[in-house]
Amino acid sequence: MGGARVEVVAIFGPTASGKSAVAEALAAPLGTEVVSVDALQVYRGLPILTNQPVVPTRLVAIREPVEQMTVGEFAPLAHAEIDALVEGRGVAVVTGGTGLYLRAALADLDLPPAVAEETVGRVAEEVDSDAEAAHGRLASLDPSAAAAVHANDRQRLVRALALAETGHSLVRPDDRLWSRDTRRPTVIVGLELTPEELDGRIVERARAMFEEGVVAEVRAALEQPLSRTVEKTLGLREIAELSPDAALERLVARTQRYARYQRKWMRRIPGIVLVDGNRPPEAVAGDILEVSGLAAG
RNA sequence: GGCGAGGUAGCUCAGUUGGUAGAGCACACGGCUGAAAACCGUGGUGUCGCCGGUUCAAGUCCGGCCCUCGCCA
Repeated sequence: MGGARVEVVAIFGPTASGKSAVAEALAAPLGTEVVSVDALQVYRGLPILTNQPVVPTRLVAIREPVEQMTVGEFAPLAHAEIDALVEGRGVAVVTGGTGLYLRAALADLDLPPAVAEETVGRVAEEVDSDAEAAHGRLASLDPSAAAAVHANDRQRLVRALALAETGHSLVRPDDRLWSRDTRRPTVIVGLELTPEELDGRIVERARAMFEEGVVAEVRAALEQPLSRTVEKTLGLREIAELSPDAALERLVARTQRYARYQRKWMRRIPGIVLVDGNRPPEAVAGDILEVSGLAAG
């Protein structure tokens, strides 16, 4: 952090680690606001299930559940919000549990462009009819992309092939996803909780969801068509199909699994500073102010 | 007590005419550059309820026992 004043404080951590509370406890004394970088909090209609913060937070509830959100679309939105806060208030607080979205918000990932739907559709058909052959064709068009993508990875194979056809490559010349690059002077903090503490919070939060009426929320959401991403929201299927007791149990299990996945991300995010999250939000926020050199004064 | 069904991986189960077990989910590890709460790859888990018998060979056939569920008493 030596050098330029920190302009962005990012908080990452597993679900239920208290990121939102910490972010709010941090934004208040800094006189700024929080930007959410979360693939599901961008949607309206499932505030309980997706743990949307109560305090107004940027990039929360900005899309209808039918709409598909992508990193490519999200990144410029996040950049704009962060820039506006830094320019107006001097600092922005960023928080969220989607590792990819966090990196996309903080750095300029320089993603390969979107490809025309028509092309993607045609390539998808090609892949579906014979993935091995399609992978072979990718190998002749773009060997490095073929090496990076497995023939069974439909999602990436389609994109890599569509990009190759239009003169681009899925493979970036420089790895910005896992580099330390950020657009602005940034401190990234990871909240570490003991497994017992985290599991306890996950169970508690899942119970609270039911008390607050997730069942009705999910039923209402399912009346409308849902985008792929929303369709996969943890607990959505379970709540729709199982008894409340069974759904609660499954939701807890899946959330715990997701938390492990996020811990993986936390370990890998370059330059992340880990802090003890087993404490009240204000205490954690105080630590973060110290770490980022933003403590009052 | 009688009849029926069943006991195989952490869970739900599959296992042809006997050839020393296997799928999904879960789990572990890895990947990920416009679906990321997504997606892909690699793992192997095991007294096949117990004891005995037949057989070169038993999860599979035979006998006995234990346990679970259902129906009837």
